[in-house]
Amino acid sequence: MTLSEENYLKAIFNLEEQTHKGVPTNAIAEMMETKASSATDMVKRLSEKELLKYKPYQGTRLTPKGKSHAIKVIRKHRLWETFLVENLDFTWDEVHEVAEQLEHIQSDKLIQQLDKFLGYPKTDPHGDPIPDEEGNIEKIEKKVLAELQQEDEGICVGVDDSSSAFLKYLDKLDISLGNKIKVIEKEAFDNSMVIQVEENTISISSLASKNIYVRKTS
Amino acid sequence: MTLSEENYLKAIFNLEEQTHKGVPTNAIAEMMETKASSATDMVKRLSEKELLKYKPYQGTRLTPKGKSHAIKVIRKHRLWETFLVENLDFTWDEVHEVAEQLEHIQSDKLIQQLDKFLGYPKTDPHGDPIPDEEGNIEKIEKKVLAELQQEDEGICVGVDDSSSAFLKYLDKLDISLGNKIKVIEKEAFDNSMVIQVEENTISISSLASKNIYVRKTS
DNA sequence: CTTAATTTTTAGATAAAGCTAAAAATTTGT
DNA sequence: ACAAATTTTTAGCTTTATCTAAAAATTAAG
Repeated sequence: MTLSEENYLKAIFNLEEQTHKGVPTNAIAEMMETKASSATDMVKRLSEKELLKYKPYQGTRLTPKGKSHAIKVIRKHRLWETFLVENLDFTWDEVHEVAEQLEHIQSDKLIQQLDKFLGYPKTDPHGDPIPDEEGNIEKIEKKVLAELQQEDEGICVGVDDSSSAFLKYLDKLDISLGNKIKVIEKEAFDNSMVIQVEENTISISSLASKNIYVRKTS
Repeated sequence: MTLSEENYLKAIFNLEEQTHKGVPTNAIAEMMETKASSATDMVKRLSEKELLKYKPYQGTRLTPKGKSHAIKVIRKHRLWETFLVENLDFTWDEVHEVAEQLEHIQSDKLIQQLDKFLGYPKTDPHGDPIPDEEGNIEKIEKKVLAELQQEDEGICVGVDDSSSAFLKYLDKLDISLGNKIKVIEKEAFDNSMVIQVEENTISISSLASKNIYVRKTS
């Protein structure tokens, strides 16, 4: 399995998770920041290796074999992200690029031991669940903050947009994973809200609140 | 800088260190377990990038730029090996293969933080010195155990042969880095020796004693 | 139900890294 | 010094992963 093949598998897995439909070649190309012709070639190769099935013009779906491989890569990615933040003082927005590289290191023992070293974490620093060794992914029931009503409370469990700009913005507001968030006020006019994060009371835009996931606690 | 280029640089660096002469194309090919024609191609490419100079039939030498890059890769390799042994319960003989992959991860912050996390170690699990950020390599004055005389004492600082078989053999004998070793008896006939390693007294062959490095303490 | 727009595939090129087989250059042995 | 042995390079081919440009298939629109 080459590096590129793994990256395609991961991309297709994520797209399939989002839509639960066959993934169009164009969508793959876009996610991989490459051209449709390249995606076609790769899809063919992965299909020959029985990692996915595709019918022309009907989109692509991973086989169980392909899915399981993709999940392994995701498991590695999320474990490494956790290590970087927990042990090497990386911030939310710095981990992705490095984890993209580390996720391709091949060694079963390495990843087992890393998991153990980290204390078998359930989620990564963005709140996404870390698949276990068998590839089971625990679903975390999450809502976007924007859906909460006045007085509702929740715990920050993740973000949707994980661009560096957004994560830095959250850092500045002192919002991070595990924080208790309470909705103080919702402004009907522009959908901005005033929220209380742990001790601080701040105001955030509608755009921001749509990109923050919480687990409702009341 | 591609993965393959980095591996060639590292190989050439090591060969040059051993002989302090221009490195022949054949030697490079052998070390890289590839064919001479491939080595020729790569040497040309690296030469165009000014990472090395070569005169046909006279051998190859790294430029300062090439040397500095090679040292960075070695630094990463040895830091990762240290991490694997210290924190992830890898044994001497298991680390190499994984470190060969990890050494190519590109991130200055990663390696700085890893160094810090490990407490700025001076040597890796085989006793080889870890270059600092500027690329300085501390020379460790070491002798092969075979050179010691009866009653001489030393500390195990490394091994020459780092094949899995040899490292496993040392594990079985409970010889590891930092152990105090005293020569009890030298057998002139076959050059085998009886040595005391910490508490245990054992006998080792000439071949083994030639592959163990010690720093003499008396 | 054709034409237009979109999506997907094919064809042909390129660059990295390797190979084999053969040629060329250098070194060695006598 | 000259043939033999060795080392190194060249030439041409392969695979992976890209690209561009063009063709083909499908979907959408009037």
